[in-house]
Amino acid sequence: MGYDHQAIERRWQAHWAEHQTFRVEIDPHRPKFYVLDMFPYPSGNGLHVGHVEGYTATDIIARYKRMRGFNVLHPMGWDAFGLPAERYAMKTGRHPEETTRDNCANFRAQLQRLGFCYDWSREVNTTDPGYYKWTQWIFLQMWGHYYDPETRRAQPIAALPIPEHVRAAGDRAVESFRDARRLAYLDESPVNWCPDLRIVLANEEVAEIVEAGHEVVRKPMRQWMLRITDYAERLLADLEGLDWPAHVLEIQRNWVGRSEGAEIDFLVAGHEDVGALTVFTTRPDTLYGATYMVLAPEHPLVDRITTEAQREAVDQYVRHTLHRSERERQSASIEGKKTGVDTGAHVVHPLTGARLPVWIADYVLMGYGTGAIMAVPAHDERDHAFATAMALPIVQVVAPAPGSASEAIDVQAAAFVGVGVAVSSPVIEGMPTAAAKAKMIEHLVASGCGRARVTYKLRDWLFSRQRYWGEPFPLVYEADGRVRAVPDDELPVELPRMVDFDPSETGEPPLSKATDWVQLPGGARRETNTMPQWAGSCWYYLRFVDPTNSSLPWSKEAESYWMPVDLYVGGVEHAATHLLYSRFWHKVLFDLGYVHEPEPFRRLVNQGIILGAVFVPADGRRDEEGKKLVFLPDQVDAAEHEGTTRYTVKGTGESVEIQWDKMSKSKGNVINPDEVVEAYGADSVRMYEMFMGPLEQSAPWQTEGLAGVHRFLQRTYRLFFEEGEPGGPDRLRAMGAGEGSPRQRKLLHKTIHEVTERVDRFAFNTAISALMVFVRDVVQRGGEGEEGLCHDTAVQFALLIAPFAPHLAEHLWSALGNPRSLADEPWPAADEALLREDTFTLVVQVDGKRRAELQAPKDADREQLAALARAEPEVQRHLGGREPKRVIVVPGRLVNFVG
RNA sequence: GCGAAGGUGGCGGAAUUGGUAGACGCACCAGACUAAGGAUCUGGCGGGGCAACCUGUGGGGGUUCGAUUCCCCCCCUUCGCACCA
Repeated sequence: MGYDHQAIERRWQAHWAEHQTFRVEIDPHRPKFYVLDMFPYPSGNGLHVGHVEGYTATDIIARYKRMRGFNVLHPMGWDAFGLPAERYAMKTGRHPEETTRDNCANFRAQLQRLGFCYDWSREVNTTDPGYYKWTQWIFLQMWGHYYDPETRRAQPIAALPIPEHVRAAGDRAVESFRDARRLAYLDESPVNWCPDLRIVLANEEVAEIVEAGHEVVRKPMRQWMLRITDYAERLLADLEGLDWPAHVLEIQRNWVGRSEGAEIDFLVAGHEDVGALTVFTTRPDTLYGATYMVLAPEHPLVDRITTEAQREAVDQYVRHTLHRSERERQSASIEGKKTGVDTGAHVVHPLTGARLPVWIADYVLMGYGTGAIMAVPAHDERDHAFATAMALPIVQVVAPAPGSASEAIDVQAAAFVGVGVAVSSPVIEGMPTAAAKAKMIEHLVASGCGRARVTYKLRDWLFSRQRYWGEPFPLVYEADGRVRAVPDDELPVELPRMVDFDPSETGEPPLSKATDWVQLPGGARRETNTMPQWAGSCWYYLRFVDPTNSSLPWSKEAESYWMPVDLYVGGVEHAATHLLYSRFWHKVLFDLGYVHEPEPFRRLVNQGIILGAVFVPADGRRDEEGKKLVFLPDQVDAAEHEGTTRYTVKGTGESVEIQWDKMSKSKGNVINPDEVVEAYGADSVRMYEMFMGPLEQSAPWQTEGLAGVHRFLQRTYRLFFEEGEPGGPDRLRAMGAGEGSPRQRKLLHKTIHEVTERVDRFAFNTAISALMVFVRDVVQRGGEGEEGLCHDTAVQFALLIAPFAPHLAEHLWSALGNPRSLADEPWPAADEALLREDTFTLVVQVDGKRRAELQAPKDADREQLAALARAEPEVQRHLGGREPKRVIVVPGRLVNFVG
C-alpha cells in the first residue's frame, strides 16, 4: 500500500473535527498563547500558496506551543466586505451575500484540507450582522469621544469643556464645537476621487489604484474622517516596545513622519484684520534668509489677500491646480519644474520688518504643516529652484562651520542645505545650527510671533466609501440637519438587501437608492456611505477572544486572559494600512478601558512572497505592442547542457530564460494549492513551503522540491511500516522494546535539541533538515542490518514531526498504540547528558590552512591538544621539521601552527 | 535623491561569540536491484589539477594566526519614502 497520504489526511482531519481537538477555553491555570494569521479576503480565486506559507508557520507554532503546555488560541475568519465582491456582482448578477457565502465555504474547506489547527468554533465573518454590529458600536465610541491633549487620551465628548462665548451662542454652537473635536467627524475637503470606480480613496489606497490604470482626481466631498492624527505621537512612541521587523517599524515611522520645528507668524501688510499668516519650518534658524512667502493654492487666505491686479492670474492658477491630481503635481516635482503666481500681497518679516512678496505655488501642500511656507532659497532646494525660476532674491544666512570640509559655497548657484553656523542673523549670529534653532524659537516666543511645533505627515483617515458592500454607518441625519447616533440597542444597522448598487456618477452612494431604508419617520435620513474594508479588520483579533458574545463586543475576562496577540504573521503590504489602523483603534479602546494593553500585536513576522516561474525570450524580444512576451512552464522544454538548464519554446524552439515573478492569474504562473495537496498531500505541501527557506524571504515555487519533501515523508513512513499482504494494510515494523542503542538515543536527543532550538528561532527550514538527517541515518543503519527504529525512539520522533506533518505524525502515533490525538502530548525533552560528547573533531591548521583533523577528548587541556595535533603525520609533513613561532589553541575547535 | 535589507555551487538555501565554507533538499552524473524504471537503494557533485596541491562566499583594500562573519571604498539587487518646508 505504502504511504497513502490521502487516506491518512482524510482520517485525521475528520478526527480533529469530530473531537473538536483544537477548541479552546479560558484556563486560568495554564499560560495562554495567542497566534494569529492575517485573515483572508475570501476571493473567488480561492486560497493561494502564499496564504499557505504564513498559515503553516503559525500552525507549527500553535501546535508546538500547545505541546509545550500553553493554552493556544489560534482562530480564523473572513475579511469579507470589499469591492471585488461588489464588482463581481455587477458583472454576473450574483449578490455579494451569496458569493461571499460560497467563497467563505470554499476557503474553509481548503484550509481544513491543509489540516490547520484552528478553533473553528471561533470563526468570524466581518459581513455577519452579529459581527458588524460591534464594528458600528466601536465607530460610535469614536464619534462619542474626543482626544484630550492634556491627559493624552480620549474622553467622552460630553466632558469637553465648552468656552463661555460658545455656550452663550446657543445649543447649535455648542454642538458644532463638539463636532469639531470628535474622533469621528464630517469634513468637506478635497478627496481622492476615482471616476472609473466611482469611489473615494484613502491616501494609502491611491498608489495601488493608479497602478491598476485608473485615474484619481481631487474633488471636494463631504466625508467621514477619523482623527488618527491625534494619536500620531502615541502611534510613533509605542513602536519602541514592539518585537516587529525593523522595516515595518521604519515604514510606520515614515508614514507618521514626525518633524520638529517652529511656527512663525507673519502679518499681512494692509490686511491686519485677517490675522497672522502662519508658516511651519524645521529651520527657524534661517528666518533671516526668508525672501518671499508661498501659500498652497488651496490656502483659505489666498482669496482675501490677492490684489485686484493679480486676481485673474491667481484664479486661473488655482483652477489649474485643482484639476491636476496629486500624482501630476508629484511627477512635475520630479522634473523639478516649479510653477506659481504672485498674489501681489506682502507680509512683514517679524524680525527685520522687511516686506516680502506672497506667492502661491503648487509645490506647497495644503495638507502638511500650515499650508504656507517662508521661502529660504539659499538653504532649501525647492525654494532655490522656485526663486531662480521667478528671479526672486537669494540671501545666505548659514555658512559651513569653520574648518569643515565644505568648499566655499555659492548660494546663488545652489542651495546650501547642510548645517553650519548662522551668518547675517543678528539674534543668532555665529551660532551652530542646532543651537541657533533653539535660540530663535526662544526669541520668537518672547516676542510673541512664533512657537515650537511638532508636525506629522500623517493625515486624518478618510473613513467613508460610496459602496454597497460595507458596514453602514450607525448615524442618522435629523430633518434639521443634525447628526444623531443610532442607539446601541438598535444596532446593528443592517445593510438592506439591494439588487442595483451601481454608484452614481456624482458619487451618490448606492444605499441612497434604498429609499425605504434611508427614510425614517419625521424626515430623518440614514447616512448612506459605508465604511471602508479596513473597518472590520481593525478589531477582529479582539472578537476572536469572545466571538459569540451578543451583549458585548468581548468580555473583560476573555480580553484580559487572551490579549495581546503573542504572534501575528502576515504580509508586509499591510504595514502602513491595517497595522496602523488597528493600532489606532486599539489605543482608542485602551483609553476607553475596553482593552488592558495599549498595543495589540506583541510580535509581528512578515512572510515572504512565493514566486512563480515565467519564461521570457532570451534575446529580449517583445510583442508588437512592446509588451513583455511571457511563456508558461507547459509551453517550454527544458534540457541539460553543460551543467545548466536551457529552456526552449515547444514547437518554435526559441531560446527562453526563466524568471521568477509574483504569481498572478494574468501571468498564468499561479500554483493552485488544491492540486498539489491532491497530488502530494497536505503534509508535503506544508513541509515544502517551510523548507523553501527563511519564512521572511521570498522564494520560487519548484514542484521538484515539493517532490523531494514528499520522498522524505515516504521514507519516514517506511521507517515505521512494511508492506503487508497484497491489498491489505501495511504492518508496523517490529521494534525493539528498550531505549535503543546509545548511538540512536544520542542522535534522537541531538535531533530533539536542534528541532526545538530552531522552531524557537523560526528557522523551520533548518529544523526540517535536522529531521531529514535523523531519518536518513536510521534508514541507513537499518539497511546495514545494524538496527531499526526502537519503540521509544519511534514515539519521540512521531511527536517531533507533529507540528510539521501533523497527519502523518498522528498516523504513526496511533499505530504505536496511542488511542488519542498527540496534540496535547508534551513536547519531547532533550536529555542534556546525551547531548554531551566525550570527544570532538579537532581541526589542525598549519599557517591557517586545514591540514588534518582528529578526534580529541573534550576535557583535554591546551597542551594536550597541541601535542595531539603536532603528532599528526600530515602536520609533521607540512611543518617540515621547523618549529612554529606560535601555536594557537582554541579548545573545542582547533589548533593552528603559525610560522 | 534619501533610508533599510540583501549579494554564498546549476537552483533553494546552511554556517553560536571571527575557528573545517557549501548542512539539508532539488537538479545532474555513476553504480546496484530490475522485464522495465520517471520506483527504491548506494556513491559522487564549487572551480582548476592525474596527483600533491592551488583557488573560492559581488569587486577592491584593511584588521587578524585565522574573515561569509568586523572596518573602509565601490558595484549590483530588492523594498520603503520621495516637493512633508
